[in-house]
Amino acid sequence: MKQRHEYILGEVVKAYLDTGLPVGSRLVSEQGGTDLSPATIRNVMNDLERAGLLYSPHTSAGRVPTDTGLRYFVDSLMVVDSDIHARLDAEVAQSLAGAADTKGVLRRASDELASLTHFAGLVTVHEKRIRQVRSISLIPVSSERILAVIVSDAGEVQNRLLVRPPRMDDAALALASGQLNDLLHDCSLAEMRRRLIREMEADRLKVRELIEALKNWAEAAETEEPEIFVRGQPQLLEFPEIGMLDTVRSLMAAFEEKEHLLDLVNEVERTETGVKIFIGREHALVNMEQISMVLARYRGAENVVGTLGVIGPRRMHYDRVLPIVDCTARWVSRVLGGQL
Amino acid sequence: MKQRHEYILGEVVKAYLDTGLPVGSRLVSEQGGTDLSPATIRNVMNDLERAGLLYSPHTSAGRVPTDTGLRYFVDSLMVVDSDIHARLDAEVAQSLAGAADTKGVLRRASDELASLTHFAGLVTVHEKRIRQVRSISLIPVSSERILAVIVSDAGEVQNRLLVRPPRMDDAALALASGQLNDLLHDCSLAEMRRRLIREMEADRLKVRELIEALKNWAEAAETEEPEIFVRGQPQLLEFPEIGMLDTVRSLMAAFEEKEHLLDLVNEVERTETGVKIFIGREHALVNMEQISMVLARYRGAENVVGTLGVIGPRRMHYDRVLPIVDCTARWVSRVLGGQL
DNA sequence: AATAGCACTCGTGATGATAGAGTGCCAGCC
DNA sequence: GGCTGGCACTCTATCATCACGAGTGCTATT
Repeated sequence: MKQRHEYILGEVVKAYLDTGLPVGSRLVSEQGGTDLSPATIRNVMNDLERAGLLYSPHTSAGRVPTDTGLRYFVDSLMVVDSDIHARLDAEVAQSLAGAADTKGVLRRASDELASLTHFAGLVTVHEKRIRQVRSISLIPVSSERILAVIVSDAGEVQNRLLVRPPRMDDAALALASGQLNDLLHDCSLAEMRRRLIREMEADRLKVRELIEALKNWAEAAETEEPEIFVRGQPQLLEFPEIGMLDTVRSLMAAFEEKEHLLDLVNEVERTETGVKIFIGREHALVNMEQISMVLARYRGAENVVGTLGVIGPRRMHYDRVLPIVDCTARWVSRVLGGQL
Repeated sequence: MKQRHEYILGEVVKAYLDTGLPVGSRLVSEQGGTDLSPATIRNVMNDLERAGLLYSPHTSAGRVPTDTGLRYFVDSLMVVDSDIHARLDAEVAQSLAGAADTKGVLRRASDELASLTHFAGLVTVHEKRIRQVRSISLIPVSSERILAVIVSDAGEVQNRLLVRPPRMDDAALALASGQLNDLLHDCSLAEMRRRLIREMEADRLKVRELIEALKNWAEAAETEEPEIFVRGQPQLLEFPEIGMLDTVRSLMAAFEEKEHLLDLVNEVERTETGVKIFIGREHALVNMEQISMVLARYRGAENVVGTLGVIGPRRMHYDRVLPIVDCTARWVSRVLGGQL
C-alpha cells in the first residue's frame, strides 16, 4: 500500500475514533499535517473504499472505516505511547494491592479496567474447578454441624456445611475424616463420586447421610458455573452507537448468558500470550457489530488462569486501551502468582 | 369512595396493565361488564383525576393511573387468584430442590423469579457477615500452604489459603491452631483484629507472617460487599417504557452499585413479614419512575436472611407477581432452613 | 342523574420544500 | 502524469404544514 494511502487511512481512522461520525475529505485536508487538497484526498479515499478499508453510509456522508480498515490501522499504523505504561503501572499496582483474596483481585481488576477505559471491564476465571482431589477433611463446627473441606491439587478450596449425623462425636468424626481422606485422596471428582457410591452400597462407613451429601456435592461441583466479573456496563450506554436498543439487549444478554462470551474468550486462550483485539464483526456476537473487545490472558500461581479485558464501542482508542489491558493482565498475574 | 368510582378505577387500571397505553372512556364503556355510556364514565374519570388517582398525559389522550391510583388498586381492589398458589408451589419447589448449596438456591431463586414473571429476578443476602468468631482452625494442605477456616456463630464459614511459614511442620501447625482458637474464640472481627495486633507486638506466637495474614483477612472481611443475584435484566428492555435510555442506564447502574438497591431493600426488612410492593416513585430511585418492585423477606436457618423479589415495569400484573414472590420467599426459607 | 351531541385540543403521521454536506468527475494547471 | 479547483449531483436531516383520529369537557336534553 502506498504511503499516502496509509497516511490518509490513518487520518480517517483517527478522526472517526474521536467523533464516531463519518469523516469527509475536507476535514482530513484541514486537520492533518498535510497540505493535500480535498479533491486529492477524495481520490485516495475512493481507492481505499474499493479496497474495502472504508465505506460510505450513503452518497453524501463522509467515510467510515470498515472492520478491516480498523484492523489494518491497529496492526500496521498504530503506535502505542510507551510512556503510558509507566504511569499505568503504579495506578494498577496500587489498586490491586488492596485486595484481600483472589476474588478480590479479580473484582478490582475489572473495576480498574472499567474506570481506566470508561468502558466495561471484564474478568473471567477458567480452570478453577477441582479436577483432582488432594485432600478432604471433616471439621467439627457445632454439635449439629460439621464442615467438609476439599482441597484440589491445584490448591483450590471448596467447603460446605453438613449436618452432623446423630451420635457422631468428635473422635468418630476424626476417624471418618481419616478414612475418607484415604479413600478419596488423589482421585478426580468423577472417581470420587463413583467411590462414594460404592461405599454407600457396601455401607462400610456407616455414615450414610454424610456420604450422600458428599456425593451430591461432587456432582454439583462438576457442573458449576464459571465465574465472571463485569463492571462499568452503564458507561457503555453513553455511546450513541451502543445505545441502540438491540445492542443493549444483546449486551445484557451476553453478560447474563455467559456461555457465548466465554466461547469467544476461549479463543484468546488458544492464542499466544499477549493482547488480542476483536473489532466489530470479528467476534460473531449478533447485534454487536458496533462493539469491540480487547482481551488478554492472565495466569496466576496454582493454575488460576483466565481472560480479562475491555468491552467497548468499535471506535475506541485502541492505542490507549491496549496498554491498559496488557498492564492489568500482567499485574493480575503477578499479584496472584505471588499471593496464592 | 363510591362503588362506581372504584369499579371504573379498576377497569382503567386493568386495561392499562394490559396495554401500557392511556385508556379512554369509550374503551371502558365497551369492554367492562357495565352499560354505562362513555360520557358518564368521563365524568367519573374526571373525579378520579381530581382525586389524584388518574391523570392525562395530555388533553386528548385517555387516562393513566397515577402511582396512588395503582396503590389503591393493589391495596383495595385487587383479588389474588388463590388457585395460582398450588400450581406455583410445585414448580418453585422443583426448581429449588436441585440446588447444591445456599448460593445455588439463591441463584436458582432469582432465575425462577425471572422466568415466572418475565421481569428481572432479584435476591440479596444480608447478615451473612461474620460478627462473632466461633472457631478458627489451620489445616495443612501442602508443604507450602495451609488453609485457615473461620466459622462464625451464625454458622457462616470463610476460608483462605495462606503461605505456610518455613520450618513449621504439621505438629507445630496443630499447636498454633489450638492456640489461635483459644485466643480468638468467641470474639468479634474487630476484637479479633485487635488481639492479633497485640499478639504481633508481643511476638508471642512466633509466626508473625501468619498472624499478619489473618489480621488482613479480618480487616477485609469487615468491608466485604454484600451479595446480590440478578437474572432476567434483558427481559425488562422489552417494555417500551423501560427501553428509554435514561431508565436503562439507571437500571444498570442500580444493579452495579448495589448500595442504593440495598437501602431500599432494607425497608422491607423492617416491615412485618410478607410481600411489599413499591410502585413507581414510591421507591426513590431516580429515572426509574416507570419501574415497580415486589419484594419479600426470606429467612433460612443459621441466620441467613435476605430479600428477594422482582423488578419490573410499573404496569405489571401485581395480582400474578405477588403470589410468585410470596411463594418463592416461602420456599427459599424452607429449603435453606432445612438444609443448612 | 344519566346521556347524547358538539366544539375543542392535542398528538401523530404524511407530505413537501430547503439547506447542508460530501461526493464524483472533468477540465485545466504545474 | 499527478494534483487541484469547480461544478453538478445525490442524499439526509430538519422544519413547517396539513389532515386525521382520538378523547375530552361542556351543555342541553331526557
